[in-house]
Amino acid sequence: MNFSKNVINWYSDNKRDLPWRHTIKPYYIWLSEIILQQTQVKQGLPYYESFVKAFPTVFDLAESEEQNVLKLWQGLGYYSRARNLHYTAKYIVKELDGIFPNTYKEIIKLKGIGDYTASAIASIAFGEVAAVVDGNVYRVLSRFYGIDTPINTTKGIKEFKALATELIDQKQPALFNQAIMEFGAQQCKPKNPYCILCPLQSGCVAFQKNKISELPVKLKKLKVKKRYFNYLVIIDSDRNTIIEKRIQKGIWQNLYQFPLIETEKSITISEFKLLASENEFLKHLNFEFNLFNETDIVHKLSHQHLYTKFWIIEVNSLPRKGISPNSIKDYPVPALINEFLSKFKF
DNA sequence: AAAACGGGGCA
DNA sequence: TGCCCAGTTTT
Repeated sequence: MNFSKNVINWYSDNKRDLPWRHTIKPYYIWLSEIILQQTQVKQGLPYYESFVKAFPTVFDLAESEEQNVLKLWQGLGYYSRARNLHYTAKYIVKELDGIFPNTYKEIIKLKGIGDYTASAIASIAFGEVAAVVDGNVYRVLSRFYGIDTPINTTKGIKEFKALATELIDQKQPALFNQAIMEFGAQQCKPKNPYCILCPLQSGCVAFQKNKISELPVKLKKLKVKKRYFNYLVIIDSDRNTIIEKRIQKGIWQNLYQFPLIETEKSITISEFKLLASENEFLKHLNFEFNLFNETDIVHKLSHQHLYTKFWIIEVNSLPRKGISPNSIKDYPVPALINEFLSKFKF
């Protein structure tokens, strides 16, 4: 009962036909791996297609403006991936003559590329024996070998990396890496895995011990922070409005939004009047306003819940230069804002 | 070592 | 609702 051979056999029978499996060009492998970080294939696939179309080569990506890259990335989340992707494309073109580094050791030095992605690119694009360890690999190995070391600890990370390195097929590392991940994604799923028809069932420790649902072990849950956002949708008679770029560190860096007043709690209309009278945009202005959404729109991020109110504020003339309703679509915006734009007709 | 970083899908 | 996803960077 050879784990690696079995996984590879399963893969050749069951792999999905995906566009990045028809190439070994490092640029495309890199692009697909960044898009697929913490992202399921179903969600990432259309983004991969549009990126390949918009930026067929690393030179095209490098020459683009960051804002255009973020616009294409809009809705996918974890926007630092897009900023780092663009940064690294420029670096490869300017410093490396457009040539992608061809070893794990060199690849992992690039911004936005960590152990997983460096291993994936090194193996798939260059045939290097470098074992990938992603969420799928943690799950498959923890179950098959019955390992209950928490996967989100230094000990667990080292232990699973070492095990994957032991198991990887020395002759076909790319095939093994993709096989174990695909096996985890399709067969050894987090919930309701297909153990009944699993080719590895007889050797699977977790299955024998009936512990499939308990593995892998992951330590605790971080507490979700609540935040209260009040967006000022300031419009004049021509429906021009004001948007701002998020400069500061934190969520949505370099994306655009309406002027924001963050409060400690959800506020009332009279409390809003008070805040508006002190607001830099509004304090010297006559305006009428109404609340777009009666109940807070709750936008959920992995570690923050954003309770959001959109205040529609009508003024005679904008307090500073605005943009036309038509040009808003040119700016990258968070999904929360994009959702509002689809509901509010300018 | 822990926190920060999005958004969608699914039971 | 809570958990998970082809993770990496910052603190």
